[in-house]
Amino acid sequence: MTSIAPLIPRKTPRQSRATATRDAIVEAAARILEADGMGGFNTNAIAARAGVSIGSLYQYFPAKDAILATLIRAEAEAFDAALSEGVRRAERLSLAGAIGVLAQVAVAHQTRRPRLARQLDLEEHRLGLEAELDQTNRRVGQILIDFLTERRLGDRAGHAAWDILHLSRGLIDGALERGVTEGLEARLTRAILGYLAIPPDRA
Amino acid sequence: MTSIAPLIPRKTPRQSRATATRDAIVEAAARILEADGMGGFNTNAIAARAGVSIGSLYQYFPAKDAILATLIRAEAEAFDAALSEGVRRAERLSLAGAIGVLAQVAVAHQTRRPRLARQLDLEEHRLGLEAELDQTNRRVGQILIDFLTERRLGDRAGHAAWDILHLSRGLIDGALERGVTEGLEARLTRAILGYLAIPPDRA
DNA sequence: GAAGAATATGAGCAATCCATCAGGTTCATA
DNA sequence: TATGAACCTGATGGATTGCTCATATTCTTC
Repeated sequence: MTSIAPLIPRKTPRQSRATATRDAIVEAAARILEADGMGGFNTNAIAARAGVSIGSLYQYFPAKDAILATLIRAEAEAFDAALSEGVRRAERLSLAGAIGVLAQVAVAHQTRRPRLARQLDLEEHRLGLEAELDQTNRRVGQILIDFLTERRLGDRAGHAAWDILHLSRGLIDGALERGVTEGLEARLTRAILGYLAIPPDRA
Repeated sequence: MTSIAPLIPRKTPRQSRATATRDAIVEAAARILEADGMGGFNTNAIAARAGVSIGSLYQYFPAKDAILATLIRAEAEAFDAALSEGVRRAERLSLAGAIGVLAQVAVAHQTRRPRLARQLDLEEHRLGLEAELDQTNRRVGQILIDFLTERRLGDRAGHAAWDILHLSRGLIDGALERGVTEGLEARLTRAILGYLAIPPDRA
C-alpha cells in the first residue's frame, strides 16, 4: 500500500484475450468486494477468482488500489449514463410521471449491486479520488438541477438535487437490505414529490 | 481470520486501569476504521494507536472481528437509546413539531461519526451479526412504528418506519459528506412529512 | 514459418499480519 | 508487607499479502 499510489491502469490491452483477462480481473475484484468487503480484498484472491495468475494482474494494474479506482470510475460513469438516459426519457412527461421514471431509473441502477456501490463510495474518499471524479459527479448533480430548473423547481437552492439523490440512495439500499422491494418505486416517488412539497393533485 | 470467529469479548475488566485499556482499544479501533477503512484495520495498528501492547489487546478480545462486533453493538444500542429518548421528548408536541424533534435527533446522532456508522453497517452483514442484533434493530423499528401508529399514520403498512429511517440516513450522510448542513434538520423534516404525504397545513 | 510483440505464468522475496505465551508489573486485600 | 489475582509486555511463530521478475506461451505480421 504505497503512500501515493498510481491509481491509473498500467497499460491497455491490444488483443482480445488481454481484454478478457482484464475484464475477468475487474469482475473478480467486484465480486470479492461485494462478498467479503475490503478485508478480503487482496490481490492473490482477486487473481485466483479471476482464474488468472498474479503476474497477469500486475500487468494491467500497478497496484491494488488501481483496481479499486477502476471500479469506482466505472460505477460513477454508469450512474451518470443511467441518469442522463432517464432524464431524456422523462422529458415530455408530466411532473409525477417524470419523477416516477427517475425513481425507476434509480431503483434499477441501485438494484444491480447495492453492496458494491456502498463499498466503493466509502473507498472513494480514502483514495482521494474526489478531485479526479469531480467532473463526473458534478455532472450527475447538474443533470438533476437542470431537470428541476426546467420544471420550475430550481428555486429551492442547489440542495434539492443532492438531497434527492442521497435520500433515494438511502431509501433504496435500505429496502434492498430488508428485501422489501414491493412498490419500491412508488414509495420513492412519493418521497421525492414529498420532499419537493408537491401535493399529489398538483403533480 | 478464523472461519467461525468468537465475536464476544474475552473477559471483562475488574480494575479501572483495565477499563481504560479496553476503552482505548475500542476507541482506537473506531478511529482507524473511520480514517483508513477495513484495509487499515489491523490489530497491530489498533494496539499502537491505543498506546497499548498487542498482548493487552488479545486479553480482552479473542479475535480481530470481536473488536468490530463490539463497535457494532455499541452503535446499535446508541441509536436505539437516542431514538427512544427522541420519541419521549416528542410525545406532547404537534405532528410537525414531533417530526422536527426526531429529525433533530437523527441529525445529531448521525453527525457524530458518519463514516464509522457506514463502515460498521457494511461489516455487520459480513460478520453475520444480524441474528444477534435482531432484537435491538427490531426495537428501533418498533419505536418508530409505535410513534406513527399513535399519530394515526400507521396504516401505511410497516414500510413507512423503515423507509423513513433509511432515507434519513441517506439524506444526512450525503449532506455531511458535502459539508452542507445548513438547514439540514428542516430539509429532513420536510422529506419525512413529504414521504408521509402530510401537507404543511395539516402538520 | 520466422521474428518480434503481446500476453501469461508462478516461484518467491520482503513486509506485514494475526495471535500466542512466558514472563514481568501493578493492584487489592489482609 | 506478603500474597495472589489482575493486568501488561513484546519477542516470536506461522500464515498472508503486495508485488517483481525471469521465463514461457500465444498472437500478429510479413
